[in-house]
Amino acid sequence: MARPKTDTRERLLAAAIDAAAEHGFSQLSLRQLAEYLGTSHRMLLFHFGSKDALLLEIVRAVEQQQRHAVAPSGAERHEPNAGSPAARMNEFWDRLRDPAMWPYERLFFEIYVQAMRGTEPAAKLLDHDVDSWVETMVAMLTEAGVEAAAARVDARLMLAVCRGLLLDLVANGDPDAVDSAMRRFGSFMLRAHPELRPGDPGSH
Amino acid sequence: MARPKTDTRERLLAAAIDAAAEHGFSQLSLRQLAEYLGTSHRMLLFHFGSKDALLLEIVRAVEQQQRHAVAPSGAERHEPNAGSPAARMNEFWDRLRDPAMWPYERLFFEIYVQAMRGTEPAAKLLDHDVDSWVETMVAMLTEAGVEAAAARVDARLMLAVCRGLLLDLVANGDPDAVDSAMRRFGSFMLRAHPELRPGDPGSH
DNA sequence: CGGTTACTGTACCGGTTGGTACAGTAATAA
DNA sequence: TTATTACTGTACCAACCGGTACAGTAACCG
Repeated sequence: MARPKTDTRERLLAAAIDAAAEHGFSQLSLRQLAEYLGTSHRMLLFHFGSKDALLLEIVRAVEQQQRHAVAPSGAERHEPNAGSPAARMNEFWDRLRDPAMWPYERLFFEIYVQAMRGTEPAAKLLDHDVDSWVETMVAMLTEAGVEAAAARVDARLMLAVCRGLLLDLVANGDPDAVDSAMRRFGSFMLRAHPELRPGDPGSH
Repeated sequence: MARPKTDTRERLLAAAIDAAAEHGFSQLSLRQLAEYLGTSHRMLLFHFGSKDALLLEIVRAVEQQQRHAVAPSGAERHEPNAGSPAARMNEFWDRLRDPAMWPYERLFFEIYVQAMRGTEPAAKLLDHDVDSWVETMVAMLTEAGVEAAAARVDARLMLAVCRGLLLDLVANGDPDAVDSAMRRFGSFMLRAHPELRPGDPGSH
């Protein structure tokens, strides 16, 4: 081996992620991307093999990085009761609604649209991502004493609300209206599950 | 004038709508579209002027046709109490979740993604569409006696839930899970607004 | 009948796409 | 030093893109 080998590759990937998040994903050509990155499209093809391979790698990296940035505290470390469920849910939403996250969320909605059209890798990746978030939410709810089947329904509803409101937020950007709608949903959840109320340690 | 003039134009538009809904919107080329329609891309350019003009016309037609197909009964005719609000909401959701509507809903999510990226016509069109649906929902709620400001928040939340669950539905298609989540949200709404309960004529 | 108008097919334009051939360049291994 | 390996730039490819030029063709008007 002559050069450090994977050094520039990872640098290219990191830059490509930001460029894709900012300028869009599916409409992006290798040449445009290379221009943002200050190289030629030949480099991208050499390091990643093909455009599809590069896009797949971008998406996987973003998924991983998003999950880490936005996960409710303690969720991935299996720490029980790292804050009340309601507090953890608030924290989750606070991270999601951060405008710094918008480019990456826009990217995920692009993947949704691609999955809708039957693109296999996008659909697989999305299913895995959704299932994984459902599991995280279900764990949070059951841990607080919610019955398993009900927790699954509520988790799906919570994620749908987040998705729907996020779509409002990143598409037309009226943060106040979106926030009040989310607070409204939070009050619905607390009314249905008094055991989730902040300060209530749960009943199990 | 020699030929009927607008006859083939409308036939082309109708076929183009279906093709766009089925095969996707932004990734579609005039030549592919023309092939689905059995003509040449030259015809589309002649009748609609440019690709952008055609897409705009498709989207506007779909918006109009969707609003008509899916609107809660009596909403556009200003008939008060055409069924209880809860019943009208159920009817609304039943029409939305019809698989026959999926292609057109997929098309709308594509427009969302395009609006996210700052495409001017898509953003304008989407804002108008969202505002219009919010107005419809607000009217339904205030008519049943819900206070105006609260109705606006709830309407936005209801639409976000529909959007989020529809996205689940059209992207991975687990109708049972989505339905039970929607029923769950319906029970939240009824708990918060007892005046919306079916058979309750409202308090105004 | 001829002329005008409405439409349609063919063939083409310049530009961009993802991908490739090939000739470098430079650092390491021998 | 020489050979090998890792990487990069230039120049190109066929395919496709939206759009246009132009020559039809067929129905109506006079």
